[in-house]
Amino acid sequence: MEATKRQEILKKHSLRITDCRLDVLEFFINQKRALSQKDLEDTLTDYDRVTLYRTLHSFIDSGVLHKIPNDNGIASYGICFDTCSPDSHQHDHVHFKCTTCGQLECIEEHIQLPAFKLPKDYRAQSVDIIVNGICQKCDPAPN
Amino acid sequence: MEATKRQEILKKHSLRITDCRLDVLEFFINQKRALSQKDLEDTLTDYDRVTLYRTLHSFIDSGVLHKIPNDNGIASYGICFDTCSPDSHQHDHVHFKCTTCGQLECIEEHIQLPAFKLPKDYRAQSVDIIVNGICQKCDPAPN
DNA sequence: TAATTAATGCAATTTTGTTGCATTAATGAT
DNA sequence: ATCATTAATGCAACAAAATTGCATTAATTA
Repeated sequence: MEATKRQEILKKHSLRITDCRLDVLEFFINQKRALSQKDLEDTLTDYDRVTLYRTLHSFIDSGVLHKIPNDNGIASYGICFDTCSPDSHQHDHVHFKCTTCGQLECIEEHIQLPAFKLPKDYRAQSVDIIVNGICQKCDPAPN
Repeated sequence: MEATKRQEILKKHSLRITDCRLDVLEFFINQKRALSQKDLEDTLTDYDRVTLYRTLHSFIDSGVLHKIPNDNGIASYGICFDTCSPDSHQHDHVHFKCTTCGQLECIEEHIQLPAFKLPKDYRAQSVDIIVNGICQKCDPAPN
């Protein structure tokens, strides 16, 4: 991808354009899957752990990335779609977690949210849906 | 609750009845919400961190508790319904995460899972649904 | 280009997760 | 009830992940 697109994203979210941010952004765009802090550390070895940590957090705060719930105790992050802003996130898409290889990825199809009743005086803001299963790569008996 | 009920749960899952397990179980039953290892450590100070850690894991393995996906990088656990066994879990209910206080709780209403298409050769096993919002306690403007 | 403000790297610390091993306790058979 | 067996516990130690403070460097604005 051209450098300009990544720069556009940063500008749009009022973030200063730095090498680290451009590289992190590129990594997310290329990988098309949820990444953890460790994934970044292993790949972007030019940058300090703390810098990557703070880059992730500034991306979360500004709405470039979103946190994806995970039950393994390690936070993971996915890139937001263009429609996201710091105030309004639209992640009504499914995340798929492979129970074999652990990889977490976004399924780019918007879905109809299920109907559910919340207790009195509870207010919903967003919904995360994680489908656990076996991905194509790990499937022992593909169709 | 009577001690016998907790003992029943342990027996049903072929777990030895120990003080720690009874106390952890009682804590989960009383709190009615998802708890982290830290929650246990802060409350059940009589027991070693490692003991609580292993108690959680034995409960997960035997189907007394289930892990709840969380986006803060800290694993949290919820008590399973009576219908759960080590082999077959039925958690087609919603978890509610308060974006203000961070509390995670089970909404005890089973729901209709949403329809979604997975990529070719992907196989779904289970679905987690987390509703993020504001709980009654944190709601600044209740109805 | 200078002044301002934010990002980075390093050191250090805290928190959380995990393993090995000796000791203690719970269970099942006698 | 007691003993043998097997599992649970506590302690020490370690590993991994998250977090903070501060001096330095770089990006933006005027």
